[in-house]
Amino acid sequence: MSTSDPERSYHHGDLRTALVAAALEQLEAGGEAALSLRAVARACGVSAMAPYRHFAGKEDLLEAVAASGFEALAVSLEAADASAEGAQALAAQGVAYVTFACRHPALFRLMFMGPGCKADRSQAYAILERRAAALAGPRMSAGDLTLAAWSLVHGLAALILDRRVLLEGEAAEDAARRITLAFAQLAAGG
Amino acid sequence: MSTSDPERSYHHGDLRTALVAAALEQLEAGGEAALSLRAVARACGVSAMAPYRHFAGKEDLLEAVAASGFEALAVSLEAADASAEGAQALAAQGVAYVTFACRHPALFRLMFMGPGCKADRSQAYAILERRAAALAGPRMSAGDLTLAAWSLVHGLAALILDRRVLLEGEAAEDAARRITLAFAQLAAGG
DNA sequence: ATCGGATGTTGACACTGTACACAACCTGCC
DNA sequence: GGCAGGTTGTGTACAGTGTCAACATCCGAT
Repeated sequence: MSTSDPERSYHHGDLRTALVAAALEQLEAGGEAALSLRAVARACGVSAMAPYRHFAGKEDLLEAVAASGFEALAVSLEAADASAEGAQALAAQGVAYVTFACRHPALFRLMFMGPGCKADRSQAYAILERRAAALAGPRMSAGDLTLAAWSLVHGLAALILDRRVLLEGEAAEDAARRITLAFAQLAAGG
Repeated sequence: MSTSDPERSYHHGDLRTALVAAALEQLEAGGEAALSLRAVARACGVSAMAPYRHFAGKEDLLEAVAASGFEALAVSLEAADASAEGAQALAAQGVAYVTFACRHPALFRLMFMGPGCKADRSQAYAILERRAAALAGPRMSAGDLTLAAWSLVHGLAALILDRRVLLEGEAAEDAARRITLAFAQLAAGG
């Protein structure tokens, strides 16, 4: 009840981080539509206007959440890439991409379909590009191959998330494995 | 001013259609976020509650808009498919898909990323499947090939729309042409 | 002519995002 | 110590949203 109680102190301590975490939580719980800035503030035990001291507005907060998502995605891709060589590594990245999307559907949607969302995608992109360029054959340029690979896994993830194609859990990852591998081998001229 | 004036008559005449049209207009103008049911009603010169006589709620109206989008997409795909043969036809469908997405970005997003959105995709899917199955070779099953082809163009469209990849107008269609054609030829074992 | 169902209207409620003015707190200086 | 000033959080307020309930109006069948 006094200033020694951190729970009740006037200043939160690390509101910015807490807001991002709470927003992510609400996002995963009910999708972007069910995410209100006021509710996020409430979850942090803070007034509705407090977030404005750390973010320009709702959109800005969502962008921060998306940015944290891109970091996590990059880590996943890096790990997957390191787990194999050549076409297998490219396929592993594809599976990791789809897996990430399936495990964090709302976050994934926010990252890519968010409003404006200038969040930095370059890191994740670089990991893919490095591997794809190494596999480019006479059929496709390195640029086209990279774009095609990304489109393939991104589209697959999007279709699965939006229930456009009915693949659940394991089945989704299996399909991703088969398709990305077939693509990688074809593209590599194998 | 009297009942003979259709503009001012109590009953609208064909509100349902007018609402869908107005919603589509607002959607294309400002994206899904900037689409309010009240504004749509206002645009139709009708009170805020009138739409509820024709739709269960906002979501239901959006679903109707999405459904009309799927019909338009199916028409585009059918025309593209008829314009060529074999792998070329598959590539043409891919280009048409991306072109549709670029020309109606908000509608495309709504169709695929809308809330729940059980709108019927099967017609558009059937057109793609028919062509893809005919090209299936020893490398990939017909099912995988269809899924891969769809994922490829859907992902490409999504990445372009969300500015994940910077392709404007002509460049987008060119990329779609190159990539889908390369993919179709590879998959066909050419 | 009238009755009933379809269609539209008005008013209200609980929300939302956000602007403005104020309060509490921390930090560096004297 | 005490006191300025900037940072962070609060309260109130406003316009706008989706939706509910009760009421008004109109069209078509009887």
